[in-house]
Amino acid sequence: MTDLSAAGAGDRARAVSVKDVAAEAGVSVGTVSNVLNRPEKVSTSTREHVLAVIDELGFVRNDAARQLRAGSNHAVGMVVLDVRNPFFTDVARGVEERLAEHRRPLILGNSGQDADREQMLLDLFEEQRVSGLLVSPVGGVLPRLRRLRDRGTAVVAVDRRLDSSEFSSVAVDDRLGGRIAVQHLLDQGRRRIAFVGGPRGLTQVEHRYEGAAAAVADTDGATLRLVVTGIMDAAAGRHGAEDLLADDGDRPDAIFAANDLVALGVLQALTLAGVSVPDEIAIIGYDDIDFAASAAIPLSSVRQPREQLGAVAADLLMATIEDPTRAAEDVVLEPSLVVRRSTQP
Amino acid sequence: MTDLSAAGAGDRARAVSVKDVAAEAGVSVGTVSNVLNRPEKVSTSTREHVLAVIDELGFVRNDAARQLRAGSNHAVGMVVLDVRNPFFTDVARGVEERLAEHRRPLILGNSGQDADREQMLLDLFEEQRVSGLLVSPVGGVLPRLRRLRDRGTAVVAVDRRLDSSEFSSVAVDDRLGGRIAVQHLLDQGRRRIAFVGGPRGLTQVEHRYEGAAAAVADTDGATLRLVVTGIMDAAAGRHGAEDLLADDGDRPDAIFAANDLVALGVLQALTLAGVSVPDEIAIIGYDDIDFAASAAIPLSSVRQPREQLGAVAADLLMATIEDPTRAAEDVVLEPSLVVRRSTQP
DNA sequence: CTGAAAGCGCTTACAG
DNA sequence: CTGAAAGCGCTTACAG
Repeated sequence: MTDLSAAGAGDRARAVSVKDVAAEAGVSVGTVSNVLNRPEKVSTSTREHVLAVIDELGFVRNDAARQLRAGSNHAVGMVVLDVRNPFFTDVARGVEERLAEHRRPLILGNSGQDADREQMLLDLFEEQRVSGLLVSPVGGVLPRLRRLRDRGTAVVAVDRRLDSSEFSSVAVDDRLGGRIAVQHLLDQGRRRIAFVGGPRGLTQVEHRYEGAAAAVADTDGATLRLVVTGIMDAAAGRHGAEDLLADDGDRPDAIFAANDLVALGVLQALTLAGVSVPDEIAIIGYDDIDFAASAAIPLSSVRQPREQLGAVAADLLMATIEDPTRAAEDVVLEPSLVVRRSTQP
Repeated sequence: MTDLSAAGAGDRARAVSVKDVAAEAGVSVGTVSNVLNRPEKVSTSTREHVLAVIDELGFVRNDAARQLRAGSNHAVGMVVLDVRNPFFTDVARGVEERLAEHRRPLILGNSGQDADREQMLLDLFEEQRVSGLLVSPVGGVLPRLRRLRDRGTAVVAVDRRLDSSEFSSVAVDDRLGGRIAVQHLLDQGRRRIAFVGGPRGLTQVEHRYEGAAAAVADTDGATLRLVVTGIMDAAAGRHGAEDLLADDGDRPDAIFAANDLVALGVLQALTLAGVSVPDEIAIIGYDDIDFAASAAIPLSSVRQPREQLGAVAADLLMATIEDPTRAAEDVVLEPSLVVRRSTQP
């Protein structure tokens, strides 16, 4: 139609810019920008004409340029502990859905519970000047988060609170969750409890352990044994269970796995070793991921309201983006017990 | 140390820019940029001094500005069919790991098998001028992908090939996979096969069905029945199985579920209805996600080499980014049969 | 309602 | 080896 299109397919044409649109439409670039950003400022006829040209030329706004002027990216970054764990992807989906209502894209990064990868992702998000950041911190990132905040990025901690009252957080009460899980095992008459989870230093896990210990302390004759794992996946559960079985002087009669992936691994190892679940050893997991219900022996678990966790996190983040001076707030959600066959014949 | 730092914590300070670094270090902004991008062009002493200042001031490069000059983002975008399906997150992890070797971040978007959301994500990635894009297309996005390519974005299709030889792709042979699955059921003596999957139009699923139909056509007395679902999750499987059971005139003796999530749902519904698996009805799934092995009845499945799928996709993408004129290439990987208890007593 | 101009924070030839 | 200057593609007051 115009000479511009002669550059056409084949050779990697320079992208169409506002300038091209303006030239073709016979208006100034400012007007093109206004059509895009404040359409009410432009007369109907100009607007429609410009829109038609945009469509004809296949113009797509360059977000980098826009951001550079606007000062910040409208995307939100999220650092997730483990993308392969359905619990986290469910939380992320809760976030994503809420953010979609504000037309803000979510950029997901996976720390894999590794402090170095977490750093790299924070670098990336800082370079990108994301407007908001959701983290489940692994390493000591407080100074880092402060710098991000000072630079104008809203920060909200997900799934644990920070050791500081400067940032909002949403978390589930893990001490209560740990207590609920073990209290249930004790109520079933179990006394020799083993806790399988890790790694050491991961707050969520430590709290679950503390809750477990509190429940055990309240019960005569009950004992709690700790098996520390690395990243909590099924393999960690298998190894943990094998360790417990190898040492057969004092076999537990119940295992509390710090998440469902570990519980599933424990279940596999016990089944393979011919140990009957729950008769000889009961198992309870944590998170209540969808797969818990369809496990070989349906798994009892402590349910975390994961979609709600995501939604509340997104809400807090949006509120902080809109008002950076907003007071920090720690939201604590409650876990609940889900009983299935792995703890109850 | 300098007056700049007086702006300090508390008020949202303007971000430290190259200009600030240059001023503090007593060099020009060009030199600061060179320290960052071509350190070999700068003398050791200047470099070290500038680096020290960068550290002291907490300078972090603004990626938007950098991108604007460079013309494209070094990040890679990926549109995934369903983040809640472990198959896709495993593929994504394969991609992520390979990309990490090139220090390129992966931005994940979730289409949820919805053509509109797919469009939105492509808009986003186009605005961001990502250097590469990995898609498992849902809608008719060919013109869109062409435009992205003409704009300089490398595009590779994942998990299916495009109806065009212009773009590279990596996929697993789904016809073969469908055939393998159903041939296995036939070999076990099953004859009344039901296929549960969907939605209609999703290439992967159609191919699996075609493979299934081919196997059935080769066998005397075998029949194949189709139950179409929407998004393939456990709920879809439950509903599909309920439909099959309701119509008890002609109950199948085997079900081929087009993915493991659906298979797990089918298994739940059958168990709930008191149907014995595999005696009365055998079940085989597709993907061989980790959870297949730990299901209530361990699930037979067709294994797709998912990490390899991700790695090959990342390699093709990197090659295309480095050489945009590179000829398109369709890589086809082979699926394999994994037999467990759900098809074999 | 529309246009001309400045400027966001970088990188990149080009001189020196 | 270093500096001065142009320019990437937008948005945003400011005039008119």
